[in-house]
Amino acid sequence: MKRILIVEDEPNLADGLEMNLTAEGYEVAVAENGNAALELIERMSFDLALVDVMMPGMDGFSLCKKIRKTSHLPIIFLTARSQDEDKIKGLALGGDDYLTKPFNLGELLQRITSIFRRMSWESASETGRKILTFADSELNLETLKATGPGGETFLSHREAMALKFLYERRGQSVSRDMLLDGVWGYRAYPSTRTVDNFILRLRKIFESDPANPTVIKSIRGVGYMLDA
Amino acid sequence: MKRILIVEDEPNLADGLEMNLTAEGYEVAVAENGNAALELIERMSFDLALVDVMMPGMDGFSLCKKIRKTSHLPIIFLTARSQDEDKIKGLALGGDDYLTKPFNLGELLQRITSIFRRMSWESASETGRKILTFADSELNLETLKATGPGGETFLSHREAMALKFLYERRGQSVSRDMLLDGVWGYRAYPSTRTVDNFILRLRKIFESDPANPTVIKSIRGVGYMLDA
DNA sequence: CTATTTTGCCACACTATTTTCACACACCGC
DNA sequence: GCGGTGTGTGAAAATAGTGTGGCAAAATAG
Repeated sequence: MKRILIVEDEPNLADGLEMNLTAEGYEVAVAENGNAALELIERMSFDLALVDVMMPGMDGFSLCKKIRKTSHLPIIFLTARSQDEDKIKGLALGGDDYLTKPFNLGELLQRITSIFRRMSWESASETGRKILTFADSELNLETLKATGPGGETFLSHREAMALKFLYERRGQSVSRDMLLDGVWGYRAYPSTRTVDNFILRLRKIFESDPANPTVIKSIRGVGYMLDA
Repeated sequence: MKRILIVEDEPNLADGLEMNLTAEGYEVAVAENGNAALELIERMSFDLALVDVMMPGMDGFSLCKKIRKTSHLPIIFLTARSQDEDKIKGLALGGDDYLTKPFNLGELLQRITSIFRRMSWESASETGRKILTFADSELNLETLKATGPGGETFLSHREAMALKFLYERRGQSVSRDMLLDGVWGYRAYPSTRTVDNFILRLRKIFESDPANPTVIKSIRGVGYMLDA
């Protein structure tokens, strides 16, 4: 779940934002001034900050500069309409976006999703190796093409995740519950039979004799293990 | 260390840029108008120029022409609106680039590194290929004329951008969100359905059997991929 | 050896994603 | 304003992926 920090001194606006963002499924924290915000940022990590430009004490821009010294936390500035827009535009470069009050909720939500969208693939591109190799098999994580004794196929997204999960722990036994958490997510409740099923399908591709698995081994009472 | 020249008359924007680029490890100089820029260029060498199109006195385009007389310094144009887009498109083909304000820092940095990368690895030969060739198809980026199994047509600007985006990543899967960010821009909020639509149209031209795509492949749950 | 638990495997229902279509709408040059 | 083009949307149809239940087979415990 994404965490958003609201830095806003006007309680009604802060409350409204908090309510609405929470309703959208974000985890929200509120700081009513710059110092409180910095403290919160030190204590926990956020994915995005909504910062009012005009605040007593430290203004939004100063806060931005301080935040930037230690992190690249994306920032959306909130600013009253009549202020010098050029200044905002210039400084907004250090952040990621800005909105002028009064803004409507839909627009804010769109900007937020847009920023998350952007972040998600900027970080995704560096995620290391794109081809897993093991036993006589390989899996291209980019195209999801799998090659093994059982031939050549394209895995589904989830099949690939499951294999990757095992691959990252090869040589260790992995319980079905671990797979469910890691691949399906902690909020999903498929049965453990489902896991067996995915293993079954993976074996058809990666085992030369799927009935006597040597690559994706069963460990009775525990789970599965990818051979090291 | 790479040296970047900022040509921007609006002090706050210039400051913001300078701050951020310096923080990214570039050496930055600022000129507040075209003449100052030319003087600076004479005195020292730069690796890249960021040029505001709209400036009092000499505008960005004129400046570009003058710079071009003596060097091949890559230029990124900063432009307020998309009205100038047609004009810019012509100039941008020389390996340069442009950004429409307001843009965010991440986007700018990405363009900068991409220009440096391009320079280092193709300095001699293919500076500015204007025709993309793949499978049995081709696309002329200047005329936007596309030729493929589906016949010959002229693509719209966005269609061409989408194809180019895929082309630059052929062999890699590209998610709809990546396309939205890369082709539509971070401030655009069309749905991912829109992406599907463009793919649909592209397939009609570049696939011999659009219903069974082999060139622009779907990767279910992930996105699309142009065959390498 | 038998009872019990765990795993393998299949077929099928059900979900989710993608494709495709028809249409709305904005924008541009006339 | 009036078409024409280019873009974006929503909804239905097509397709691929996922989860479930059942039962058989294998492993373990007693």
